[in-house]
Amino acid sequence: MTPMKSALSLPDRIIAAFDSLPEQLGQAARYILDNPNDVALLSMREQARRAGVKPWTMTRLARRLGYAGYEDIREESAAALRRAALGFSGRAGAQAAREEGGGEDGLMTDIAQIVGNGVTRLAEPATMKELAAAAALISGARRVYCLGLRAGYPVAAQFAYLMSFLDDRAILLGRGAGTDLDAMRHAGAEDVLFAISAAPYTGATIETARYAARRGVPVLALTDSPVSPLAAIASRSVIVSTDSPSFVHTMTPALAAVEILASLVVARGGAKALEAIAATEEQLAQLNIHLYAPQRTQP
Amino acid sequence: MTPMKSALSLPDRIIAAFDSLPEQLGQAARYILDNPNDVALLSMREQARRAGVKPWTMTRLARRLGYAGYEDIREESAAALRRAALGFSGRAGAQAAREEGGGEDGLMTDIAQIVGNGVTRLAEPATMKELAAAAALISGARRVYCLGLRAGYPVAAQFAYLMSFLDDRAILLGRGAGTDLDAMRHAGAEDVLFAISAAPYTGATIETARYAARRGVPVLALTDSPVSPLAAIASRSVIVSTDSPSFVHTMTPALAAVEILASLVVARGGAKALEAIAATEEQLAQLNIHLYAPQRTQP
DNA sequence: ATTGCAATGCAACATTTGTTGCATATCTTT
DNA sequence: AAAGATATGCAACAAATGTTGCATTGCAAT
Repeated sequence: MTPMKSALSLPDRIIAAFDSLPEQLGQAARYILDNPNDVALLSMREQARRAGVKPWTMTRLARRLGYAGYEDIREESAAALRRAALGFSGRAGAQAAREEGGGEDGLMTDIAQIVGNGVTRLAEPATMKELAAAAALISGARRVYCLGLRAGYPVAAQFAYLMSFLDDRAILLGRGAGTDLDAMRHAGAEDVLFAISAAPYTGATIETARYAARRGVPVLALTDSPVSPLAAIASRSVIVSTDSPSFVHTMTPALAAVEILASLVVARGGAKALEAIAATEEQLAQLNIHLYAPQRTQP
Repeated sequence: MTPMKSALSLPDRIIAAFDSLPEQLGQAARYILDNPNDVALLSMREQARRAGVKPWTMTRLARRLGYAGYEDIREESAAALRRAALGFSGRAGAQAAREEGGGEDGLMTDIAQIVGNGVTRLAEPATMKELAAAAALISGARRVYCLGLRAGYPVAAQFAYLMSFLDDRAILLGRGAGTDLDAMRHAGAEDVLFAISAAPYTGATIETARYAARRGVPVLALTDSPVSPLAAIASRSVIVSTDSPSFVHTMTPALAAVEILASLVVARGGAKALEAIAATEEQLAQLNIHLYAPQRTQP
């Protein structure tokens, strides 16, 4: 049977050891972390191929993590997969999958399904815990600098927009011509840098986060992996999935995450926060910004 | 891609053929039916052992069911397992949180669930049809003006960003100080205005769309209702859900919709589009924009 | 500069994998 | 009962799998 020296699961072991892994082993570890399902479903050599690594590296990684060999990892992973697929009637899933087959409809269905899943997964305990911690951090901050470049920009923008209903603490970076560092000149330990980036990580985002961290500004990360360069810098990290059959990684779960985050901040703000929102909406109505006044259906 | 000779799933095929199977083949078939998970997780020989059958019987069964060999069965089963495992952890987390009752966890779970549902619902036939039509419209356009204000801005920005991988046809509006109409001065019937707005509709978006329509520019709407003021103006409308227990309507399904849209446009662009993307990524890598060069895992 | 050690590459290994061609057994039909 | 078809068993196959011992590289401490 499996040695089971400790109760640590494969991803936990990888995360724990990740920082001390050299390049090749790290690349292999990263792949496993990002594609946990493939571990039992693909041959080791195939995984090595996809991870861009030699087959032996996988065996060596397994050894380093405390297993006898990669086969042990595959067995543990298979057991986990079995458990995960328990409630699932093989028929329905397989049929659905096959019918969705190919063509435009297939692509659309695949994206909707997988991305939708990424959103739903935000309800996982570990993620919820981090979201709650993030909300606490933001709620207590004097100012919240929101930084997202390229694909992360829409997410940062949406968060800053949502926060603007409450007060003027949120500041959106990344709009000007590289003036972000200027804007952060007055940032301190009472503020927060909310940085958003997923693979392939935008260099400027990482650098800015690093700069902030060095200056003692708490960094809150929204990223795609517990071992992303952003997570390494941040004091807290919310991890979301960016998996998608599309030609780029999806930012949809990340957007959902910031919407949740904003809601949590509001919830923590209590009656006062709700008042602020009402006031903002009133104001917008008077400015004739909106065609129809917002109608609350579910408070 | 997969050949997809027929749309029948493995269990269906087995059931259909079961009565006409001889003893040994039937025993093998029975085992697969009872242990669908093991198909991809155990080697064929191991399954044969457990089923009390010789290994060749498995191959022969596969052939009889219309597959080239047992390996085909294992691959199909692996794909199904992947999907099943994806849905699991999300659902489990949700259930657990629900049992714990309300509070912050309850709010998070609710949002994740409902918003995730909104994303998944993009796969509804009616929506898919509109998405496909929208993709066709955009693919054929000379320029695509992307307009989203306030909550719609991140969505418009993301779409413009994704399109920028392909070419420079997409133009993001709403950034300047009310200069949108200026930017659209040269818009004509060969162009498209992609307008994004949900209740409460931003007045300026509607007005701009109306202006464009009057000038003969086709308007593509991404909005929350078939009877929204934007849909009334547009020649085509993609309808997404904005329902959320949050204090504002969610833009997450809308973001997913534009990601799908961009993917469809790429798909329609064929090899040429993929080349353009590759070239863009190459360019980004050379500019050192990204920390890690994008690594395609599934070509 | 040199030693030492960790990291990676390489060739080869013994196994195991899924499959095949042919022989034998079993059943069906006449 | 004979003939023909079908089902099963067997030995062997090439291909792929996970692993190993040793050589080479690269880096850090001396």
